[in-house]
Amino acid sequence: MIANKKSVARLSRYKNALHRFKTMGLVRIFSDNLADAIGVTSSQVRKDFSVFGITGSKRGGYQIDDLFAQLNNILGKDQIQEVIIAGVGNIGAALLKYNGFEKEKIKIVAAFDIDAQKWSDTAPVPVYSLDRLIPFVNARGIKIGIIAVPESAAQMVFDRMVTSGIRGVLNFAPLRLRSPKQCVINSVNLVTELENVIFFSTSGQRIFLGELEADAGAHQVE
Amino acid sequence: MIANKKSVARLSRYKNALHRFKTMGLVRIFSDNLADAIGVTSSQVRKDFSVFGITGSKRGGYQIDDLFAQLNNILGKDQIQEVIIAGVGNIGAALLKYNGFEKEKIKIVAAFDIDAQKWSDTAPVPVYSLDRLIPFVNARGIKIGIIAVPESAAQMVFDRMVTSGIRGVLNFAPLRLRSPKQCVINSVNLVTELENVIFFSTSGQRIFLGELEADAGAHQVE
DNA sequence: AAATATTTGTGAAATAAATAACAAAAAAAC
DNA sequence: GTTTTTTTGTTATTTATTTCACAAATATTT
Ligand SMILES: NC(=O)c1ccc[n+]([C@@H]2O[C@H](COP(=O)([O-])OP(=O)(O)OC[C@H]3O[C@@H](n4cnc5c(N)ncnc54)[C@H](O)[C@@H]3O)[C@@H](O)[C@H]2O)c1
Ligand SMILES: NC(=O)c1ccc[n+]([C@@H]2O[C@H](COP(=O)([O-])OP(=O)(O)OC[C@H]3O[C@@H](n4cnc5c(N)ncnc54)[C@H](O)[C@@H]3O)[C@@H](O)[C@H]2O)c1
Repeated sequence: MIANKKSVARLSRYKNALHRFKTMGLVRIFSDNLADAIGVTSSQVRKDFSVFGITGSKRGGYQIDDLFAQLNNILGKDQIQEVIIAGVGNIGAALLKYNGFEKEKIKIVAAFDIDAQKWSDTAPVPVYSLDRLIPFVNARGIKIGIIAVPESAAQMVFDRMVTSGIRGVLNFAPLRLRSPKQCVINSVNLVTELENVIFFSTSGQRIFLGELEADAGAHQVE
Repeated sequence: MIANKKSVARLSRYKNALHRFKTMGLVRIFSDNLADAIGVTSSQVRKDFSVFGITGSKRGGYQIDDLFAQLNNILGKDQIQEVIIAGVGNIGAALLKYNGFEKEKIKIVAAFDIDAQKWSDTAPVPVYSLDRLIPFVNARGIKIGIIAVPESAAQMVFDRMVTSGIRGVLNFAPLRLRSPKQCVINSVNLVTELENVIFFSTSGQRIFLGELEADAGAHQVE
């Protein structure tokens, strides 16, 4: 199986579309429908499914319940994924307050900050001292972390996360993290994302629908 | 010139690396240095430059000041880019408070919300009623907008933006926006970004350095 | 000033990703 | 129960992106 970032993102979008189809009362679905719903070709849908070992029935399409279950299984949604955040500033606090993770079986179980003013045992998601990150993650066996600290602190925080057993990081700090141990890093640079919009909308360069689309969600409509 | 999302993101990273080199006192730089700094091959650096018409001197590399100026020009940083935000909730407020846009010549000049409690003429960035979006954008000739409203309001807000003359949108709502007029859309779905981390760090699938790297900033170190 | 070493710029080759095409399967129609 | 129609699954093709490789240029050394 050779998955890539884009194909995983598409699986997630198929799942969301599927959910909508299901609530509309549909029981089965065709690759064409999914393709239309998320804006790719039906070949792409079938190819993606093929890569992840998902099969349907010829002429019969896919049973929505079955497909939904398979996608959830592939995307690790059979169990709740526990996540921690480092940095309860603008971005960290925004993520903590967001209630859209729950329905994706993602649960932010704790946050850590160096600023004592941010600490709280009683908040919906407790905020602890950064010193408690390693023992907490260790004890709970947490594997996923979010970095929302200033750039200057990001590498140090990352190192602690890796030490504590974290194996995947979503990073918002605008730098390239380095690690001696294996760890998946997904860095989202919001400034760059905005710069991309500025570039393509002001350069007058013709971009094609789908060129940005499949990538990280960008597309051009007309 | 055939630019794509990734190449533009790389230009931005070259520029940042260049800034660091400059502050270290360097005057000229080679494709190899830039490659090492941002984690790509030197071929990639030279190819990128070639695509955007940037040239250096054989054996002499690139003059940092000159290269910096060219990158700034390509990325539209000769003038300040004015941007508006719709939705001053978790994400919208985080962006408003962030001070990292300024040094990239991006200025958020106003925000718009449907909730009267959010309105403020006196805030560092004023927050107005959504009704004022179209006249404001029209009058100021603003071309870039950020959508940070709930999914249910996103399409309506987007339509208003396009009507008012906006030509590029950074969208955080998890849906596919549709438009009758041409507009560049870059949708960032933070849930999907986190799902990607979860997938690759728990699937045990071997991913290769660079596979996610160049895409939206994700990479794996070991 | 000539020789040497190094680095660019670019076309060719390789790799990766998306789309097209179609045989095979199986619903639906007759 | 046979035929027709439709849709999958997969292989082939196309398109896009990255890397390779090397001639040409030009710093640097001798
Ligand atoms: N806010 C945005 O819109 C935005 C946009 C682009 C990039 N970013 C990046 O995201 C990251 C977070 O941005 P922000 O605006 O939320 O920052 P912020 O300054 O609002 O918050 C940072 C938080 O991290 C805490 N912190 C500092 N050092 C720490 C440490 N060593 N350990 C734990 N916590 C520590 C601070 O106390 C603070 O609460 C930054 O790297 C920033 O560059 C943010
Ligand atoms: N906060 C996160 O961490 C997060 C994560 C993933 C995705 N998102 C997405 O980002 C978007 C914003 O999320 P949020 O958490 O900031 O939401 P939020 O509910 O905190 O804020 C939304 C804001 O938009 C305003 N609003 C509502 N309707 C409006 C309209 N028609 N015009 C103008 N303003 C309007 C509300 O008054 C509120 O201030 C949502 O689509 C959400 O799904 C957010």
